[in-house]
Amino acid sequence: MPELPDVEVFRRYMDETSLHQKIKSVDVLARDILAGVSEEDLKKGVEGHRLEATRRHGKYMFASLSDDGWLAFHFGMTGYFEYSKDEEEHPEHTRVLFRFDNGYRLAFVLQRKLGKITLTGNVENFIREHNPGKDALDISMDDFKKTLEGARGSIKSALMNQDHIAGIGNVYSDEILFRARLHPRANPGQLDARTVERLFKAMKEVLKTAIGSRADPDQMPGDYLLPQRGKGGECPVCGGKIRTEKITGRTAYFCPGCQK
DNA sequence: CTAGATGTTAAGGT
DNA sequence: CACCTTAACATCTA
Repeated sequence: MPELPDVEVFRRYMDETSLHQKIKSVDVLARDILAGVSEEDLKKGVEGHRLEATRRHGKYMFASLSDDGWLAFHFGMTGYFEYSKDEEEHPEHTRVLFRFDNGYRLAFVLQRKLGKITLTGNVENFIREHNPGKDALDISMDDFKKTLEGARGSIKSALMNQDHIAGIGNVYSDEILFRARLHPRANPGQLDARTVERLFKAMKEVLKTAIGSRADPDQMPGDYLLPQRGKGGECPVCGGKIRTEKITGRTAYFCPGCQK
């Protein structure tokens, strides 16, 4: 479920497994997930090089290549990495394989092909072009307040708008609003200062806690909403029934008793 | 068989 | 123009 916490976990996973080894070869199993780079240019830029360092901005992650350039990854709705011995069967829906010369390889897996791999020379430019909103873990209280003042739809859509705040998707917007005890349809422009502050703190706390739980719902605190998704679940705070509603085309989960 | 699912984006409305 | 919402994308599961 790649939102900011998931992507941060993937970034750390790459750090722990795949850095500083020579890339023997790249296998492109689905050419259509390459964005703005041909298979030939990807191979040319990557083969014989090493992954040196990683960065993340919102739901994008980047890996620098020895000598020059960066790989940019977007995980879509279903993406993840798997690192394992090269002779093992790679996961179903593997789209690109990076084979290292230590006998291991990193698989970039997407069930639905909504993710992307790109090559870019400059991460700052890439972010400016693709996702200029401030990362949700970096945004200041001032910028957060300004963003909400300028938004017109629901607070849930405002949190999910990647042009303003990068990294929050459907699942974590619900969790943030639950912890802030705010209704997903609340008007972002009409929140009083104290509510904006509560929401800001909930955003930072939820994202950090989720990363600490390795983005695994089973490891999250017992009073989190996320593990109750899709089970006809109950509110972990008041015991009421969790309601779902369509908000701007996405299913919002919330507790009508706790969130006003 | 149909609807819906964690995401982005182009196109269509205000 | 700035902003918002919808449909479409690809693939699998309930």
